[in-house]
Amino acid sequence: MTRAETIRLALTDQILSGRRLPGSALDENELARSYGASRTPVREALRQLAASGLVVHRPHRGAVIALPSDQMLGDMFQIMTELEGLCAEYAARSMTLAQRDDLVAIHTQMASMVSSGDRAAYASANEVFHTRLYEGGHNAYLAELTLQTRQRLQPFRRAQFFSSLGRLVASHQEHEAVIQAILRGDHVKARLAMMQHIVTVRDVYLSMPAPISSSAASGNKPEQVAGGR
Amino acid sequence: MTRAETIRLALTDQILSGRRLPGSALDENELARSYGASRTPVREALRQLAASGLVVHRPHRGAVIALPSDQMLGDMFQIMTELEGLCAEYAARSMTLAQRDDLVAIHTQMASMVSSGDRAAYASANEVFHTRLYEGGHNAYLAELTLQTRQRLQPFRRAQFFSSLGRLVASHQEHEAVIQAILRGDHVKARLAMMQHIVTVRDVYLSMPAPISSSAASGNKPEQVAGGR
DNA sequence: GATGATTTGTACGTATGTATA
DNA sequence: ATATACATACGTACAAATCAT
Repeated sequence: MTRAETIRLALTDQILSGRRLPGSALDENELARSYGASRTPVREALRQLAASGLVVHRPHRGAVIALPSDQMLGDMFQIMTELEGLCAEYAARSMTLAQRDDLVAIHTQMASMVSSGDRAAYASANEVFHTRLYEGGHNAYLAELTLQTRQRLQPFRRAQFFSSLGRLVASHQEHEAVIQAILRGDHVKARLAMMQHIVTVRDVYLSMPAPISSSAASGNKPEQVAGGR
Repeated sequence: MTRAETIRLALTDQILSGRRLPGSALDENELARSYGASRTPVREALRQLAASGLVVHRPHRGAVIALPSDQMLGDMFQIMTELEGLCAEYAARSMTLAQRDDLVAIHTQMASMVSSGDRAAYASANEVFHTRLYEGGHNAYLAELTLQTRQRLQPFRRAQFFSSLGRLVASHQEHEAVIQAILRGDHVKARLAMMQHIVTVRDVYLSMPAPISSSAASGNKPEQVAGGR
């Protein structure tokens, strides 16, 4: 693995995990020192992250982790709903038997996590659940776009997303509706059920305090930086 | 403007216009000489193009213009249909009066291009028509994804797309259906009419001889390279 | 399969542009 | 407003990996 690739993956992980927050600067020298490399591979990693939308780069002014406006964030959530809905629809049409069994198995495991109230495990399994659905649609490009969008939204999903036990139960029930539709091959219902699920996710997100949202920044103006290319 | 940016834009233009073909290699030294720069900015431009999906980069093996498999190309066309459909739906919901007038004006201009059989002008105006529709949806992220997808498919749309006069007439009629639905605010019909239009575009595309499609490569195997991230 | 030629990956130094005093 | 400090952009040199012979 090349150094640039290593640095890119490390930065991606740190951004997605919340260890580096949107709006914060990415200093080339500092990163180079921190990874024991020269600035060259750091710069190449930053260029790639900028192209992916996770980072915003302005010539001669350095790179910062993308901090979309509330408007853009809303737009992204809305399209996330559409994309996830399409994934569910396609999955209902074309998931193989083995994939259906696998999805049900994960769903069943998640049921016991709900029972035991293990939020961390549920959140982790939830990622797998959705990813399996993307794959089940058998459309590599749709899977790519949806995953990319989920990644770009990841920093803005509050740290402990399934904070309330009630949300955990509700999430599992919503998944249940999606799965039932998929197993029946009802692609219309599958799409709608999934869209309803993601809309709920968005609403829960919006109802939570916003530690990093741009609208929360009271005094200072972190100079809105979009994630577009 | 920085050199890396200049080179990136120049390469993008060459790829989209067909002056550089999918599967062809992008030699760093050659590009550097060609643009009178060093390899450093060339490399940064290539990294960004790779992240955008137009170019595929493999460590220690250089960059080549993305040549998706037929499977991937089909997936991309299918999602292009969905995305364009969503744009039309959103446009029907939220286009301003001025935007509607503007769209109608373009459509009217295109009618005279059909009459005079000016294919080049029609193709050019067609790009504007679709872009206006993306903007009319008032969702910046959807517009971004749709534009990105159109760009990635661009190299695979045959050079003279509106080769037959009949196709020109049909295209304009399909646009007419989309516009009528949008003006009536019928977002369901708008989406369906647009999806039908893009499906037709895809079918016309598939019915044409394939100068660069990977399936056309008879003897040599250009080592399928996906456009994924 | 080993070796040389070629190309990519990385380091470092200098130039240029931006921000602050 | 000018100058100074600082970070980024670029060029050059070398190291490492790939491929052609």
